[in-house]
Amino acid sequence: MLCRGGDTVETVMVTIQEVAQASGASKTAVSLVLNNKDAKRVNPQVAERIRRAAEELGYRPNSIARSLRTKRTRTLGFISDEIASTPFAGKLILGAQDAARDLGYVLLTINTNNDAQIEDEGIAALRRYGVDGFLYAFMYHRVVRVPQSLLALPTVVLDAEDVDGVIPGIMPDEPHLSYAATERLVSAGRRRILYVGTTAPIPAREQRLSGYRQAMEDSPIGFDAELVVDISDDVDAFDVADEAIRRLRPDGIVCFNDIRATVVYDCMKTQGLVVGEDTDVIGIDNQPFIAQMLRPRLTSVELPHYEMGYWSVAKLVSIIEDRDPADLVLPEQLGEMPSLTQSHALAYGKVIDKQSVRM
Amino acid sequence: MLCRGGDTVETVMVTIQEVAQASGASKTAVSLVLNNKDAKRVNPQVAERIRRAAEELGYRPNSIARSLRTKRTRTLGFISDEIASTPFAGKLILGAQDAARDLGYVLLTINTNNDAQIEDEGIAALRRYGVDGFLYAFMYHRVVRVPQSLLALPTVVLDAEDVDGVIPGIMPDEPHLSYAATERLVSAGRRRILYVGTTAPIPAREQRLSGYRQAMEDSPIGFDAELVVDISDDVDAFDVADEAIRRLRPDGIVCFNDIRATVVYDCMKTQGLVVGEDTDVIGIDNQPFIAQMLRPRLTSVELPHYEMGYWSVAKLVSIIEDRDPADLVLPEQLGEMPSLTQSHALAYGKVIDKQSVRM
DNA sequence: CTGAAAGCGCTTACAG
DNA sequence: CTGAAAGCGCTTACAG
Repeated sequence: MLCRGGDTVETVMVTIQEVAQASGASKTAVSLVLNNKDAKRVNPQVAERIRRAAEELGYRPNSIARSLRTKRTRTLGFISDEIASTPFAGKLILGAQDAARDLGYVLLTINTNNDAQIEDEGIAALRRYGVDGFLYAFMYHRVVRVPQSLLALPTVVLDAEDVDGVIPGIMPDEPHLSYAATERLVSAGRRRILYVGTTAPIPAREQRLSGYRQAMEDSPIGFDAELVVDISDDVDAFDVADEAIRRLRPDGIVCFNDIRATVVYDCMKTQGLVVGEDTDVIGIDNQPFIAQMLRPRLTSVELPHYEMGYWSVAKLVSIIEDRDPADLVLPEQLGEMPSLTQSHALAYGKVIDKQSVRM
Repeated sequence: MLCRGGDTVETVMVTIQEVAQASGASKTAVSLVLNNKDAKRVNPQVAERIRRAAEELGYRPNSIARSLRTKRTRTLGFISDEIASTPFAGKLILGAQDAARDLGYVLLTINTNNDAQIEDEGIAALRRYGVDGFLYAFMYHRVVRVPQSLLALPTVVLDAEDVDGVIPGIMPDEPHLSYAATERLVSAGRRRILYVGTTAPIPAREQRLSGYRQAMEDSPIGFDAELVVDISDDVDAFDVADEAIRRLRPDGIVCFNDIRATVVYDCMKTQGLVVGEDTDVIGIDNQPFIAQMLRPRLTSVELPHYEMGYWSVAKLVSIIEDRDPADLVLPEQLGEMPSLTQSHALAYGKVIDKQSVRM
């Protein structure tokens, strides 16, 4: 009766009813045993018979039936604004997926493409499917308004912050990123450290500038507002950066992100300056292609995107199951986890040394 | 009774039973009407009452209950090997998600990270959740063995091909990509066209070479095996490419992919050659960062990743619902769709002109 | 045209 | 310790 080897394709699912018959027990007993709730409730010998029968028949619980009864699906809705335009998105999702798997959940993913109607319909669909909670994820740190329709269920905001500050979320510690970058240049002995910021109206704009400022103030050098220049994402911003570098003659440059570092590299080449010799340059993001392809390779501050994805699911599950996040066993390699018991967790960045900053 | 505005949070789901009571009809009638199966079965006036009651109560069908009964979940398992390492992955997923939404499905996504055990457990989990079919997706064209455990359900392979050639799939038309690239150089007037290939043991290796060969043979120039050189992904492959360019003095270079184009750019710069003047260079992939950041910008052949994701879901749904793929209404902008009625659909690439090939 | 009833595969009071 | 029974919210023969 028992097929050896696992190669057989079980087209049809074995039910609890069949296990009950095969083991001569009741469905109740089978359910109890297979859910490990049989202590003091089912005769150990019967339990053993049930376990063997389940094993032999290849019984797998039907999640649908269980969910209909328990009102819990062990399913999480992952709503993201876009996933194709940055390399970070993939890591965020990957971390979330891994956490879901480790915690016994599965992710239902939808992409809104920043379209409110698609978002509304997507959320409605996910609710019909009975998700236990929502991840509301963004591809870069933004201030967002969480849709009303999410509020009926536990929700965690990922790589964004709720405009009202009430929905828990995980986001980068922006000042920490630029502080780390600046400190790296200070400890490399640089004195005239230029900050190349952004004109984009996003939280990172002010927060990264403040991290730079704090690091300078904490150093013997002090902060000098002269050494701050904002440029846009537009490549034509070359001129602004070019002029600033000619005029200010920095020996170190902290870039708002890696994209800006590419502009800075261009400027320096044009001016006959050598990155890592005449002037050190450091970025933020450690984007694989950029940091790898620039010569010399760009030293940059890396954000823990995978970890943020992982933590966000851990946080959400702790809310859903009303458990202390500390009790969820998380992989140790996840490193310095922000305290998930707090509503808002901040993720630190780490300097990845390449060759654009002297050791 | 009726709340105006959609701002209210319905914490609890309205059931068919409540709609039946509110409208004074039976659950049967409600179900029939709400599923548009009431023609000739329910009095139109009753149907109207039911519809109004459902509307007012904000009734949303419970997918779980429906699935338990119908054995269909309108859920698709999306199994991918990795999603964080290439920019294409996101587009594949995005296309799949959009198609799922358009066709009334939702995606359960898992990532195997190329780990067989994770894959097995993931598949088992998805089956317990009752997915109607599987997408087995890869981040670059590979020959794969489809796990036995998938075979019980409709399955479509995405950006890969089944080693036995029996599971339907969607993959790039590799020869077409390199043919298009080569033809672009030929029509730009180049005569000594070098092919910089790869040493990696992947299907694209031979197939792209054959596309180049065919294009050369179809041209007045003819194919010359001398003009083919393979280099690895390793950046140290610089030397191989450098030597070949010095020796062969090509006036055009077809690169296996954009990564190799970056090496070619480096070689040319070292040799004092100007891309787009001394020698035209064309890549394959049109990777956002590479094609944008190289100077001059890299002309490259772009693969329709978003479309492949979309088509794969359309194909899968057509199998699940036993419908002619042609009946699934697909967005027109999806362009030249490969025939989804065939088992294996091949996706073409398109030359995206930048500045590295003369017009 | 209509609706009571069965049943999908589970879990869980409840009565023994 | 045990198991019959109810019920989760649907769909769908079936009998009227």
